[in-house]
Amino acid sequence: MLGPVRIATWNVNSVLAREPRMLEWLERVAPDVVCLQETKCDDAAFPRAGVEALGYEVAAHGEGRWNGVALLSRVGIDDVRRGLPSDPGFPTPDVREARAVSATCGGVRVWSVYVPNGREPGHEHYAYKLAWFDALRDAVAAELPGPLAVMGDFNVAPTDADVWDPKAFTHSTHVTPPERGALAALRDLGLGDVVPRALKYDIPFTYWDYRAGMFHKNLGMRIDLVYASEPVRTRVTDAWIDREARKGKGASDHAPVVVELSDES
DNA sequence: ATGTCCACAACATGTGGA
Repeated sequence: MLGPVRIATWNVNSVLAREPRMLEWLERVAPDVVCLQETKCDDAAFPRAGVEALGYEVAAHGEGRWNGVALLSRVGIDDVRRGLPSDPGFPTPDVREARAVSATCGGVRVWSVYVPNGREPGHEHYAYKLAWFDALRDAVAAELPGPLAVMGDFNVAPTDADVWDPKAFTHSTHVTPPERGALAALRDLGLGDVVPRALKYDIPFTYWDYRAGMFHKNLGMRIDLVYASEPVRTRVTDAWIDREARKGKGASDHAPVVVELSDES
């Protein structure tokens, strides 16, 4: 089977609310593999028919009201795994949220992840966020080396340049040294940040709050990331943010990140 | 002046999360 040449990640903020926009987007962009986050529906409710009609196979891992991740692939979807083996759980270890699903798609191990938000530094949700990152690192490490990409809403801005104003984040999550350290720990495994082009403005933001005209003013954050292993990175020919998908009525508050890959061999 | 959007419980509008 041929490998994927266009892979994408998109926090859709409810796959049911987003289905019309998502189907339009799949037709327009025609990605081979898509990682979805915040699907907000259980697996039985996932709107499979529309995406299957476009030629995609679906691996969903959802739970109902919150969270939820999924993979769409038209280059095969094998060895699907849901969750993380050492998931810390929240609020107690027995409660495991639907935040990770992985599969092998056309020879590439693809992860769709929705990292916990953390609420605020010092909150128990913040400790959960860091523990969840540790569990992700351990699960990914077990699958390396090899072509692999961890894609999704990491809820961390890698650098101060990845938020609209660092001063607005002085007592906030998403920018703290421990959170950025969790990204560094993934890079220490051999993964690298595939930084997309912004298409408009200089900074490749992927998320803009719905409130206060943040998108219009381009006050955003780059928190949707693609962390790829070396065999994938060497194939990257382009990466870009589809801000068109963030415009207008019925948009998610996140824009998709699209990565173009050269053909294998 | 916490601005919007989403799901849920419940059937009006409040709540929690982002």
